[in-house]
Amino acid sequence: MPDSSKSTDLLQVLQSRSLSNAVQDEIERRILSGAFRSGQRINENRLAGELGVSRGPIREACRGLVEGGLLTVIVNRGFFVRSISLKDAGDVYDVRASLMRLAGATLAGRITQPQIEHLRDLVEKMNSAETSEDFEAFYSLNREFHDRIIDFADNDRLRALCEGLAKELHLYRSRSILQGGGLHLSNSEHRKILRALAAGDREKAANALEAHVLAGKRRFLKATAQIDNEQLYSNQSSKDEAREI
Amino acid sequence: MPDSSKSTDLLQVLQSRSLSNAVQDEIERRILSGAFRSGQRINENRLAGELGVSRGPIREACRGLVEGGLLTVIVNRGFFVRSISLKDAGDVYDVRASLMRLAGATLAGRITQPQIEHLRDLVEKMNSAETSEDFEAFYSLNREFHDRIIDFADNDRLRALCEGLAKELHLYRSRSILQGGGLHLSNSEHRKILRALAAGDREKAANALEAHVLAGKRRFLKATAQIDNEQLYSNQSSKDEAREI
DNA sequence: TTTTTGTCAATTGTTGACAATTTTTTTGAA
DNA sequence: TTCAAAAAAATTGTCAACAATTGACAAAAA
Repeated sequence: MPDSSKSTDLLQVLQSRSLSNAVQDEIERRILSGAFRSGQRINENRLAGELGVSRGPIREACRGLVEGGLLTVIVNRGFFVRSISLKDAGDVYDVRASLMRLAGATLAGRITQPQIEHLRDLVEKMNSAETSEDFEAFYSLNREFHDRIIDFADNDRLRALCEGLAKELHLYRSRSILQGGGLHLSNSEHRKILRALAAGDREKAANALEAHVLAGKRRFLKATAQIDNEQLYSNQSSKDEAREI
Repeated sequence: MPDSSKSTDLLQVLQSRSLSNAVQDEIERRILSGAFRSGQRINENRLAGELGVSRGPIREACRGLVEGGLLTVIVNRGFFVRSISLKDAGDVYDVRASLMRLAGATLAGRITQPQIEHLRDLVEKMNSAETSEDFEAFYSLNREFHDRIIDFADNDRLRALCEGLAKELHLYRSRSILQGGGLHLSNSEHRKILRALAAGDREKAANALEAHVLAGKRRFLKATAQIDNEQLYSNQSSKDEAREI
């Protein structure tokens, strides 16, 4: 092995990822970060210029994202960042709740002691974050808590679908929904989930996880309604939402 | 461009759908019909020649199918029909069961009288098909029964995911699993589902639908084990499974 | 014989060009 | 001025060609 570890890493990355993949990640990143807004058209030429590639990989990446639910395509008009309605967002929450229920039921029947410890550790850290009102940390830990539960359930399809749904939810405007409001409630739910999982109680774990996501749905809907109200009062019309920057 | 019946066919479709879409459907059709076998590589040049298009649309279609779960891609090696393990198939069944549970719970709370009549009609037709041992008709009706329940539940994300999962299941070799075996059982389950839905009992409908899919999973696993046994005895190795025709 | 190296055909990855379509701008008449 | 038709520009859809990579096979070396 003549090369340094760094360069072999790079080589491996370059070999395992095609240009299309890199472009797909970049578009995804821009959508999730808000750089590409909901309803906005992807200008293939411009993006190709910015990224220094031709339109082929761009279009391939977009096809992938269409199937992944982040873009839609209209023939002869192009690719657009998918804009989802409030109902769509609610539907996604329902599906996610259903899948987390499955994760809970599955994991309760096969969880190991180290996994329990791992989850317990996360819950305790969330406790600290809650006390010190560190929302950023709480958000990150919360996400990891759910990801670990899905990972431990060991169902690749479940994992892939949950990942996609999480990204789709970002399509709905109003990021940073988890503003302290339901923090305490949320963590008490986590403890309940952990208890049921540790006890190996499938039914309780399933119900607790499903209820947890549905509670998140209610919090989301409430926060959204509030934002919509504020927008209503500030009289900021959003009729240009479906246009390109 | 030389005119043939094939190219006019394509042209007609071209108004509303792009070439990529048509190609994607064609590849999907070939996979589901068994013309493209599990593990087989998609030869871009050959397929482009057969369909009378260039490689661009072929590759775009393949990117979509990768995200849809029907293909996988290896850089510099090409697109391959995804081959899934028995565990993967089981995982898909579990997810599907979970989603049908959601469909049941949702629909029980909002089902209308005409929808009940529609489902009842399907169940009765399945009864007839069962009596006359018309497996073909039963299979088709069974599929419609499930599709209608998903439609009536009115959750687009749920519908899209279920559709994708159904296609993925076809990736597992051994089509025509529903060989009469569990026919009677299956239909009695349908009646139970219908009763719960008509009564508006969310919990019962959810459980009945989840149990129904899981029973299907057991039937599938049993049939698969049987087929595997037969293959074992007939000593037909499948080492060329991952190769092109 | 076994392993390594070099060559070559086949195939994928990417690009730039052109045709078809849509969007924008301009023009001209009421 | 206002509106609709025509012209121009911008953009997408598709293709064909080129570059890069792979896998197979033969030749050379160990």
